[in-house]
Amino acid sequence: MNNISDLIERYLKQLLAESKREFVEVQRSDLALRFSCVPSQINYVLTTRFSAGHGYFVESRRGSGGYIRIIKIPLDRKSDMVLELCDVIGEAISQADADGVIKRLLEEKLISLREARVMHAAVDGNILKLSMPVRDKLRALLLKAMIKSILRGG
Amino acid sequence: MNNISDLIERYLKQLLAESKREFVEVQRSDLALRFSCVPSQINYVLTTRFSAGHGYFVESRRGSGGYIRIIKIPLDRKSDMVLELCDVIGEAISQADADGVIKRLLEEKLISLREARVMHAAVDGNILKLSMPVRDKLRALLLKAMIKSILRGG
DNA sequence: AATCCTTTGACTTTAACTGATTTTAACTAT
DNA sequence: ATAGTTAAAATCAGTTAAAGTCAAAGGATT
Repeated sequence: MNNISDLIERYLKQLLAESKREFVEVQRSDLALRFSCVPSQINYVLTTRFSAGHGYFVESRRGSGGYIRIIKIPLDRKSDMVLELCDVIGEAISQADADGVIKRLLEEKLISLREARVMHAAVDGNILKLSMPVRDKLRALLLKAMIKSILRGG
Repeated sequence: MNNISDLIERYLKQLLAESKREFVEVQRSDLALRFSCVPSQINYVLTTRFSAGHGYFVESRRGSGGYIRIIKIPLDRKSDMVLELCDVIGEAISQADADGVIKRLLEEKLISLREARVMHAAVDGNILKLSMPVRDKLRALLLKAMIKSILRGG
């Protein structure tokens, strides 16, 4: 347990713990310098330890003034349910099932009626004019991304 | 928010917010001086943050007494807005432009922060893992459908 | 030995910034 | 009026400063 990735992970979680905000902003090249590693190792750490499944969101911007922002998802009933639903959705989902998921979120009051409408519109079969195997996969990706997005605080 | 372009953007939007009119007039060289940058950077900011998709018109005049006028397109009636936006979106749209449209809806307070996040998640290029010509078309379809779903009726 | 996790680096993409050159409008002096 | 000068803004290609991707090599674990 003494590899660089673990150290970077600990460091970032330390930063998050110390921060008053629910997120922390770093620069990839700075981090790489601090830990004497190659910049892409930061990406490795992010994907293996700061995924949504782990309870984190990662946003970033390239170009000069670029940054990486790591957002901690507050763990409560809401996030539990959302992550669980993401599990249920899996790799692919039919429109009917997607509607079911959205309805469930609405009933649980985790999303508003307007949010439900937006999600429904995105997931609609008339919009996703693609052949069958691809369509259900894309629908799953879309739905999961959308419902995860409501986990961000603020 | 650490680069000059973001600062210039904020400054201009501040000016617009403070102004009683729906437009603001500046001089490119003045702005460049105020922010210690090269004049052409102002043009960069204008094209990347004050395009029609973002909800702004830019007029200007060269020569002595020249100026740049930034006009915020007034959009009060919701139905008009939907039509106009869908027009802007067209058949296909890049992610950057889609983000611009969403940002604008948010600034106009026609959607909530959470709704903006849901839309953003749906329109994200990492989700829409498709080859280029198809992806931008799908993104346009999605965005239009989502906007209509929420701004019509309501 | 096989598999999984980590580390590396070459290549790509994106965003911001720069500066030389061009275009336009107004002003000035013939 | 006309030509010349000056004071703006526009353009666009090029540079710099980030972050992302991906596959291959290296280590650790079972």
